[in-house]
Amino acid sequence: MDKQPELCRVDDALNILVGKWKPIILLTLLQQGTKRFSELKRSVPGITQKMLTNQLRELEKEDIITRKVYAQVPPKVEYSITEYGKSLEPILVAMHDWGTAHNLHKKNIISN
Amino acid sequence: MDKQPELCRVDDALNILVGKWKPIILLTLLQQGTKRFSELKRSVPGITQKMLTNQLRELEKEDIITRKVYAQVPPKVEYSITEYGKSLEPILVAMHDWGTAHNLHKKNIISN
DNA sequence: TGTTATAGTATACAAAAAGATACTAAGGGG
DNA sequence: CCCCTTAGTATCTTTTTGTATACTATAACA
Repeated sequence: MDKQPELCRVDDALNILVGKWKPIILLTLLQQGTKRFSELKRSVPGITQKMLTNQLRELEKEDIITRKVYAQVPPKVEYSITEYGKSLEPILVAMHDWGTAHNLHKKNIISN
Repeated sequence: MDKQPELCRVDDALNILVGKWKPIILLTLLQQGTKRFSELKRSVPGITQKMLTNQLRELEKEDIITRKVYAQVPPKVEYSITEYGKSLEPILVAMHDWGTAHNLHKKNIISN
């Protein structure tokens, strides 16, 4: 019996989800479907172009999203969640649920 | 209707879970119960004392674990998961399950 | 002809996270 | 008296992340 082989698996998911902007990007694409670059930028207030490009590239590399370039001027590029990317939804939901409860917990602590 | 109020909730969970060592520390305490500092250090190969202290302090601050000091020499300090900390388990499980599937997915991509 | 739009890249810099290493207190054992 | 143990601190360096800002191509529009 080996020691905690499952631990590294958690890190796999975590590595994909961390980054200041990835969860919000993923949730936007999951909830609102395909978006072009500029729409995403508007959906994620405060993000710089470099960071958005950056995070999208990483998600693309992991096969979580796809990138579709249209040969137009001005450029048009669309991003969508892959089927595989959709499999992350339960994690995001679990985190969202927990985060909501966490907020109540913090309030209870303060009120003591 | 407000725009994606749930996004920040995900970050709450993420902020508690990220850090190179937190998941493995939490899983160890969840699965194996109370541990003292040196035992944890052995359970998390590669971690430095500084990092372990560091991560434990942060988890304690969030009320995810408790720290119990025994007035002994040499010192003895025990760490345990709180009831509240146990509420993170579904997230860790979701991430573990996903991570396992992710591994298979990667293998499939490579075999194409 | 000059301006606007889109989806970037390039560069420099700042801040945060992680790592390496040395040091400490205090009692027990030899 | 010196060394061992445990659970840390303190300091410094490296690596990783994130920010700010300027720049580009090309067509359409006024």
